Amino acid sequence: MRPTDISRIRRFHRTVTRESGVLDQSFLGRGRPLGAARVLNAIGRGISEVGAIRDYLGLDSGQMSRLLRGLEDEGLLVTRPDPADARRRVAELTARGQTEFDAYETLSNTRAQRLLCNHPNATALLDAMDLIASALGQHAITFEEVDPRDDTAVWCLENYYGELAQRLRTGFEVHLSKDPEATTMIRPQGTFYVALSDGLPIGCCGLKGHGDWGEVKRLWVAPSARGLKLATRFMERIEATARDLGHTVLRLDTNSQLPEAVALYHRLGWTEIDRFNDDPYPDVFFEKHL
Amino acid sequence: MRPTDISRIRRFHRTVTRESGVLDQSFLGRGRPLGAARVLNAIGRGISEVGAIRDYLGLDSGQMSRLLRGLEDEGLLVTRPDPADARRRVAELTARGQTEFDAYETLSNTRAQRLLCNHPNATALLDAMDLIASALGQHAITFEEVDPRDDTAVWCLENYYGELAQRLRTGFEVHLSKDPEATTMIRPQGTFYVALSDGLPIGCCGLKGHGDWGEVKRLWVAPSARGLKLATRFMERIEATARDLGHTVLRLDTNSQLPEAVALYHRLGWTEIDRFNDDPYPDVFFEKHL
DNA sequence: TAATTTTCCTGACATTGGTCAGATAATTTC
DNA sequence: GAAATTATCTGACCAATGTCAGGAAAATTA
Repeated sequence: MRPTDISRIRRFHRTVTRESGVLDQSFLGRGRPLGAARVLNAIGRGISEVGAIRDYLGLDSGQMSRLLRGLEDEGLLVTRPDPADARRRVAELTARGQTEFDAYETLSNTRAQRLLCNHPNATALLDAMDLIASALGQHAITFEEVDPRDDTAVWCLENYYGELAQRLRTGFEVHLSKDPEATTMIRPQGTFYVALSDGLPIGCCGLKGHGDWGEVKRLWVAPSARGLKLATRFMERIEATARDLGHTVLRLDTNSQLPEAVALYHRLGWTEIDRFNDDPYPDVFFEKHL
Repeated sequence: MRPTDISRIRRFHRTVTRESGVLDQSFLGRGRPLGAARVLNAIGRGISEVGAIRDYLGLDSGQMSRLLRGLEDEGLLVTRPDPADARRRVAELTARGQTEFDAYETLSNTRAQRLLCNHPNATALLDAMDLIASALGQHAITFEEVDPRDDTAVWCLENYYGELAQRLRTGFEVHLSKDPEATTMIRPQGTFYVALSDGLPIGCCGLKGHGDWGEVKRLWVAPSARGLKLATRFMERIEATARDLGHTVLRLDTNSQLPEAVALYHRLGWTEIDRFNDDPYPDVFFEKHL
């Protein structure tokens, strides 16, 4: 049979289903049904409100309760009412629960490590995984407002700078550019957003406050997440936040060697204006009235 | 959090697990438990011996029997003893069973189609899927001896020719090359193998009979499956078959612009010899005594 | 030919998972 | 402050799955 596009997707799906079935089976080795193991993992990953866990795992409320009682009886977690709203309950791992969670983590990590070691081209494999995870998880992308000095933000910015260095004929060195003071991208002056797909950062965008006007900075989307209209969603957020902060004018600079960026700003209703700074890298300037 | 290699793999795994859970759920829409649906699919995909289905799905023999009887009661399949060994039973879909199977197929295909349509770069997505499926399914690669005029074989050969055309400075046109008569790559003169990963062809290799000696032709491995030692496994098979067919000498030609091929033959104990044909493309020649 | 092995089937049973109808307590709305 | 709403828990129940011991029939082996 000649492989068609559809058959390639379905083969991928079969392979991956089989593989993740095996991984799930391996969890059973710790003498706990899958449901309980999944709850433990959710809590260990930082989801503590009972309702949030239920949503995350798609469980019925009855079943959720039963699983929690089971884990509580095992001494792996404690639940108590949420101080903010005593109808809710929050779950927390005990020391024993943390140990147990770590054991599951180790299991998963070892498997992942083995896959990585057995493959001749780890970079290509990881890139392929990012691409697919972004495509499949495009409904589960979340935006978070963070401090631009935050680890996640810094990681995005490093990738952004790295890409500019590759794509600009002149190269790119941060210290030659007008690097905005991080504090000008924090409320109340400005803001900084990162996009996360299941926890993995896949893009960022900043808003720098200049007093009476705002400047859009550092818009970047990871290669694996391009084409998902992420840049447009960033810009919508930035504009909304700018309005909140009382700005009526937004400006930004970019470079004609990044044609997709220039096209984006045109498409979103920005108008080209004259140079408004002396940064050596940009050569196209935009403005938008809110 | 900065993404590490491991965290990228695990994010991929989570995303894909969630997604395939959703797909499984969609099967439930046809009013049949997942186990029964999976058995129906296995039979529809051509696995007919009861034991083989059990292995494929990893089921207990008791459970297998019960699922088969359930489907039989529904009138979707019939089982009868295998004529070759009446202890075994083989299952076959009835017309109604086939219709039901087709309905599941349509469900899966529609989902795959939708994923494809929603993605801006289908080629990259499919390549990424092939790469990952080959990496995860590397234990499930099977080799099949086929007629070189077979659809699967022809598809591999087209890819092989396409790659030569790209990689050789001179380009590559099949009709200028000494294209072996297909019939010389069929037993008893020779043979032709394809490698399948879950049904998808990912490589091929032929053995052409010249009477008293054999020639290895058309060794190709799909880009997504490279690094998995597939070429070595092909060569082992070809050598074993050549011995079976009574050859004591094997020859092959290749091109110095394909350094990984030249390195492979050296590594496998072949010795360079003088040109033994007047094909315009090759410039390196090898021989091996069995 | 008798004993052993293989393959599948049957019945019994426990566990897990999924669903639903109240019960309880805290919070919000009127 | 009463009524409605929200979040969780409990108990009852059923379907699906997983597991095991043993049985019947066919094939293989001694």
